Amino acid sequence: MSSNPSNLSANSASGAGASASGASSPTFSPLYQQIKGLITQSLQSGEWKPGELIPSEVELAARFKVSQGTVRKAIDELAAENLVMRRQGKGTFVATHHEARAQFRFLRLMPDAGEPHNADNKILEVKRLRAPAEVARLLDIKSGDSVVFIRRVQSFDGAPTIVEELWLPGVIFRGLTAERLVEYKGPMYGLFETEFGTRMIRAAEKIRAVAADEVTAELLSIALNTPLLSVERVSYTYGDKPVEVRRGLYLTDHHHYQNELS
Amino acid sequence: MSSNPSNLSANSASGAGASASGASSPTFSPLYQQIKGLITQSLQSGEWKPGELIPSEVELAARFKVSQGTVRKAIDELAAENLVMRRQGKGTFVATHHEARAQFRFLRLMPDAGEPHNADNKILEVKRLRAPAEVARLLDIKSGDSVVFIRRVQSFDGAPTIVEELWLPGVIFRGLTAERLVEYKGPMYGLFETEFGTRMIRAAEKIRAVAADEVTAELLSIALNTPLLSVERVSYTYGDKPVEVRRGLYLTDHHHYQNELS
DNA sequence: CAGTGGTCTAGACCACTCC
DNA sequence: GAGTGGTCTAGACCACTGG
Repeated sequence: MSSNPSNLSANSASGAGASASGASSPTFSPLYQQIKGLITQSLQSGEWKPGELIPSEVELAARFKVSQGTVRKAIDELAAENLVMRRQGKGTFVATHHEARAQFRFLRLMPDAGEPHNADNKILEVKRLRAPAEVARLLDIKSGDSVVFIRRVQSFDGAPTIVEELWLPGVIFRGLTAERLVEYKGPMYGLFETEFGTRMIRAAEKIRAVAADEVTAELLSIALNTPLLSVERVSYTYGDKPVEVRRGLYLTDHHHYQNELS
Repeated sequence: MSSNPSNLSANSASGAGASASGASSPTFSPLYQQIKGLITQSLQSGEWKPGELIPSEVELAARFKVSQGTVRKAIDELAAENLVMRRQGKGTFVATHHEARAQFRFLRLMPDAGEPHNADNKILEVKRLRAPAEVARLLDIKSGDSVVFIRRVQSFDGAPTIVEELWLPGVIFRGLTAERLVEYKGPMYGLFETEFGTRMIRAAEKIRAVAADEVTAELLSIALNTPLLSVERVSYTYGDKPVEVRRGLYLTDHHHYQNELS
């Protein structure tokens, strides 16, 4: 066999050198990265939905006209980024938030002792707002654009522990109501994923220590000025597009935020 | 070519089946994992020291009598775990804490605005103690064993921001004195690595919000009961052996703990 | 230029799952 | 047994580094 098997942008012809004449950066990228991009597009477009099986490595290799090894390397990276899940003997599945495995990734609060919690969710408020400047900036939308605002309290084993406020882009979460949130069983990101076609891929959190204000103290049944963990999160979907701003206040008397540095 | 190239534990002879007669789990593991283990041993034993170049993939493949691809996969994982660093055209290097790149991994406190900090370290105390029960448990040593205790304050741009206490196994950090710590320029983990042959590989942190006590308030020039981030860290070296317990109190008025969920 | 890690291919066989 | 991902090999060529 010899050169140039692909229909994709060939980064190097058989023998000859690299960039032609003319301008600057020719935007190199290895074949497997291009394949990874194509697969990601199919994920994003919904060609394969969360929880579903994607085509086998052999099929994808045929579709893209590359070797199985190249597809494999692309999928390896997607699996490392938690976009897909491989299961030997069965196939590769689109990752989903409807799984015990996925829960712990986005809620790092753990009980100091004992097993993970018996969570209980109370929705306090769901309404539409014009995005405050700061929220608009974080969501990369225009200040004043419509956002869905949610306020809720989470209890673990009966003890109120988290007060949380969320802002979501109104355009994406158009039909989101308090009823939908209340009646929905399971993780909120699961609802976002199946009902609104928006999958959270990654998030960045900024953590501080703050004193409980009156409202929060009331909601958590604690004294005014009790130290709380303030957790500000921005979550991103495909293409690093921000689609959630969240501010949580965590009572850490019997819980802690668990983090691994590696 | 045909079967059985290695001298390592062959998981499967040419044609025939798996586990022989007799007892239970035959402790399978793919070749590249065994190679990874052997390389890790060489790292741990100091055959290749932090910052040094390790043998090339071709050399290692020859040494272990496996293909380059197998060595490659082993090193890929070691690189993903930050035990080594690959540099195209140059080779693969043993990871070290003497690098800007490595600093941010183990100090997640960032200024709310502006560039990373102008750190300044003040050692308050260095002494030998008998390990308190809790520390002994975390370090996996016997209660009452010798530990080195360190207390220090870190300031960023002149503002005292972190009060920290550390406990280190006395056996490993025998010659550690206040002078050594004070005169040493650069990251503390760098000193541990070069002077005591102990490299921190990973760490687990538990984060809570607490109120400043009198002593801490004094040290950080803040009011009593100011909310602070309490960060308890246990750090591990090769073989997941715990070698550091640390408790930091972070003032988060102008800084925040940055975390990526992915 | 030689040597390194990085990409890509092709083919073999293994372990696991399901029918 | 057929199909999947997982391992391993062997060989080619590329991109980058340094003498």
